[in-house]
Amino acid sequence: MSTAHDVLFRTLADPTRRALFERLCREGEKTVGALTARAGVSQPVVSKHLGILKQAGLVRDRHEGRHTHYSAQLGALTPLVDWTSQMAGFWQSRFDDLEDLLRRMDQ
Amino acid sequence: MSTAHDVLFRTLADPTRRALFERLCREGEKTVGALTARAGVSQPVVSKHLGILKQAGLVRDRHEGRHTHYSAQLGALTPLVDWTSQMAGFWQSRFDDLEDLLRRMDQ
DNA sequence: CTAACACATACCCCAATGGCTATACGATAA
DNA sequence: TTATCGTATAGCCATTGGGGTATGTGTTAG
Repeated sequence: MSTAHDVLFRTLADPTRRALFERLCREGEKTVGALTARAGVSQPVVSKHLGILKQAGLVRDRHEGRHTHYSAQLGALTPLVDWTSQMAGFWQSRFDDLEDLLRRMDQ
Repeated sequence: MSTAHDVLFRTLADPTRRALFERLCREGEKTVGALTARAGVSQPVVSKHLGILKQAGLVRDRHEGRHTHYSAQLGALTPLVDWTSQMAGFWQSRFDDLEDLLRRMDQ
């Protein structure tokens, strides 16, 4: 089974790929050429990473003539936020249990 | 350069490792043996993953006789939350810029 | 129609990494 | 002290995956 946050963590684990996503978040829509210019890797590598980001739902592409524009899809980060708050929730409830225990012991 | 969220994404990208961390969040402190029992991998592999989680600051270990107890360090997730809200922030501010532009064009 | 362009795909290479078994090491039990 | 137990480390192997170059495909310019 491959859960949503599984895909997100895997996809965002690579620095080059994450840098591409960050640029799209900061600077908005960009063409492959513009992204390649400052990516530090070759154009085919950029295209491959963008493909992986797209599969993860993190980016969208829009074709315009012979250019392809990519943009960040921020909503795709939701499962990541959910996972994080779920972990925090488990931790909190165990803390609450401890508090309960201490309170009962106090009586 | 290896930023904090860089380490976190890399560390949490592996399913086995993330499962260990999740169990520690859900069920609290556990020994290596207890974790190995349901991990689906060998004890040395569990130990290795726990070592990586520890390096990332995601878990703590406590030695008690010949047992080692591991527990989740939830605070270590903070850089992940920060990164996410930073990305959301960039997206939001670009949206605000667009709103400003449209408002000025409207006059 | 042809050439140049923007991007995607195919293919190969190599380093990183996750899994294993064997073993070392510290602590306890006998 | 010796045997056993719990965990960590060492060494090995197979796979994954990120990087490159070469080339395919569709589009616009001349």
